[in-house]
Amino acid sequence: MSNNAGPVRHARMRERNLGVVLAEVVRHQPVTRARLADLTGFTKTTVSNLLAVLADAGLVRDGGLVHEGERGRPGVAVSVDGDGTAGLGLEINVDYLAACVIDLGRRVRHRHLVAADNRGRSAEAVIEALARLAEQALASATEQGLIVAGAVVALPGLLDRERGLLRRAPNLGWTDAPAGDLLRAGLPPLRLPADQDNEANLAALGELWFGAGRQLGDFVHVSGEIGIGAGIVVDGQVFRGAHGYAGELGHFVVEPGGALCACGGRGCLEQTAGQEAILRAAGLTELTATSAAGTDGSLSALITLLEAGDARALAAVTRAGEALGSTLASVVNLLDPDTVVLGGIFSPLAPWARPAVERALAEGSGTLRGSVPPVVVSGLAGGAAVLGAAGLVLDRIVADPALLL
Amino acid sequence: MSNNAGPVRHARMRERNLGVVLAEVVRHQPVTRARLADLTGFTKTTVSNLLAVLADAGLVRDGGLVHEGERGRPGVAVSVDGDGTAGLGLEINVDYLAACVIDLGRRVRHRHLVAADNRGRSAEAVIEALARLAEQALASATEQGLIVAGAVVALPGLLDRERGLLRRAPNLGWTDAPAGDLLRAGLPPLRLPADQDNEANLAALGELWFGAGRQLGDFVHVSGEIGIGAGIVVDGQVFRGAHGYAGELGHFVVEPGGALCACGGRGCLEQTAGQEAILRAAGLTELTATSAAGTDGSLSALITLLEAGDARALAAVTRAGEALGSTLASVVNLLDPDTVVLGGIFSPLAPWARPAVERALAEGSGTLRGSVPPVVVSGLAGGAAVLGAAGLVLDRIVADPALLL
DNA sequence: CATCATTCGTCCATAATCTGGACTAATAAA
DNA sequence: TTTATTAGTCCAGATTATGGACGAATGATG
Repeated sequence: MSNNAGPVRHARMRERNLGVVLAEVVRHQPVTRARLADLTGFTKTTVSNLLAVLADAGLVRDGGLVHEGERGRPGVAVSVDGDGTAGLGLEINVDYLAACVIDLGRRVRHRHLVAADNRGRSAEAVIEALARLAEQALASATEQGLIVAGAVVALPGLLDRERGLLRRAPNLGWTDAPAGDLLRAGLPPLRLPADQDNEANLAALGELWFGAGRQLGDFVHVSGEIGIGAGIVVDGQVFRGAHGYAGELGHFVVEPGGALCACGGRGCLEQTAGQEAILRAAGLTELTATSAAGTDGSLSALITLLEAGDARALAAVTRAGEALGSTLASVVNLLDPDTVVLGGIFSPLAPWARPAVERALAEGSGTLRGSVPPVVVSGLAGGAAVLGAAGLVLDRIVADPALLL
Repeated sequence: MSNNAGPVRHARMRERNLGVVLAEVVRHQPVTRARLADLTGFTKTTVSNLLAVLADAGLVRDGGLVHEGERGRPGVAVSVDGDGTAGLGLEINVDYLAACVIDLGRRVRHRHLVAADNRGRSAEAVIEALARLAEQALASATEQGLIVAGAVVALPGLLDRERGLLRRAPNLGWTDAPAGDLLRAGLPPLRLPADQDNEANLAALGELWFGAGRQLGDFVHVSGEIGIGAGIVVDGQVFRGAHGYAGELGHFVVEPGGALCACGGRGCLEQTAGQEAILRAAGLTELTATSAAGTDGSLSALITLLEAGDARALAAVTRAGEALGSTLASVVNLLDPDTVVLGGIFSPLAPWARPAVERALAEGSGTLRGSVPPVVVSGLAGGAAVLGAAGLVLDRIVADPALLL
């Protein structure tokens, strides 16, 4: 029957407990040993011992004094050491590359995004360019006295995480690209092995840790850039499915027999609600992504049109919102999330798209359950995935500090 | 950040390890201490100590001798004690009530199903009838020398597991029925608290432990009786969603503006692929369920028609299969299961429905991922949920034997 | 200003649990 | 009969959390 816990020896017990204490320090930032004992259920002695190990590893440090009660001896403030360990987040997307460094205290220490049309280029060339971005990020980190413990790359496609393979990325035109190996070769070795994950999954985690998801535990995050994916977060963890392909919203069939998609199917959601489809429907011939750094130029052109009240643009966005909303209705019926978060391009487009999304969502779901989950707009927009990637490195450390000795 | 593991004290360490050893005994049935040491990674000493505790609790026992290698002293065969602890499974469905008792060795010791149209009846009355069924089951168990440790009830609707409330069961016509309290009152107190779960979730678990799912770890199980639900199993665990409503397939909209559903919506899958809808489309006026014990009489009438090659019946089943298949395509895109299992009424109907299901499934999914998950037919058909309910009791014990001292 | 109650953190003896090597038992092969 | 091999137990040792005692630091009280 089901049993996911392996044998627990003394060493493993301690490793877990280190994680428990560190997680509590992260959650309650300047906190005394006595309060940590309350929070965790350990004795003060045990808390002190565990903290000593964490301090040796450079993960926490004592700050000033804190007075919690009215009388009594003040406690020593224990905080996360934000000047020691950091995580490196990287992202390859269809029209840009990105890198960021975040320290254990969750401050963004470095962030860099370069527009680049990666559609035609080979995986080797793109990863080479990403490696240069990573080098800059690492240099910036060491300059600030940080030690980068690990890296995670966000990729827009289906990937085989075990073998480090990007199996299919229809929007990049890549098939079976050995992204993992290439990246490992391009990067200096870090303490933790470089890992990769789906862009949509990491965007959802970015939202969870740095955006609207902070208060949420269970939600679905729609991350639409060129493609459309969903990151499903349940109880603070990403739901990946059997092969890691869960949440592939972009290729839901919303219009049987509709436009041909890069994936080979017809009438996929991306062909109605993807960035290019929206721009085309709005009458904006697509410009090359390099025309603007950071955000895509044509997207801001679309927003200008929308702000001016252009009917054709509004119709395109409304139609996209409806298609997305009815797809999300299926998601809600199946996964029962607490909240739906609109990210990616849907975040800036929300003022115009959201009503349509909510309408279609309410129509297709909620009849049985009684309530429709609220639709929230991400404040991070396109930047969520890199942040999530860097955050994932830190999350792993917090969950199991023993990874760093 | 995410950390689901609480503090680990010595006692908790031992409890987990008891579960690890017991799970390995269950998996490899007659097994020696030495091999258990290999399997778990513990020393032989530790295995012996843990087994002593499990034996005291009546969960395992020593059998004869086993010779594993070519030479050397033979080992003592340790097996699960199938004559001690058992689990009670109960089920309330629209047209029947069921109960079963399964021992730790996974043998079904008692099984009883009574046809009963529960549609008009009050929750109190139905639960009263179920309690009588449970009493018979308990009597049968004690007669066989078994101690029933706990019970789980399968219910066809959305439920609030924490408050023990059946929130909505459109096919029964119940709203906010305090099923949990009623049941606890009707049953003698057991060692573990009586619990309840969705019929679809438990059917999936039944399939996992007693049916086609044995070899599978990740699958989606469609359990269609009157309503249509899906149980999502990931890594041997049911995926429930934020509020426990995940997998509600029956109210996917497959025909916008279609027939009115009991849930209040229009064009729900149940209105096309539900048992009553199929029978109606096949020209069979629905008979009362009490006309046959065990299986629904009209369903076997439908099968007779199908076997005779009746065109109208075939068209009805094909249409249902197509609707189900296109809904399953969404499921596959979102959840990425390894396999799709057809259970409930779709199990006997599979010879006629399966091609349509597979066609629609292949059409809507698989374009991106390259492969469509295989569609497997359950051998348990309607009985899966009760089995899963009883199995869940046993699964909890195996995962944490400390529950029984 | 001295005293007291209170709270914080550490020290130390104790208890629980797993490990690892030594030892006995039982079997097949030589 | 002897030897090699494997199974299971025993016992000392190591690791880790516990719990009470104790000193330290602070506000309240008189």
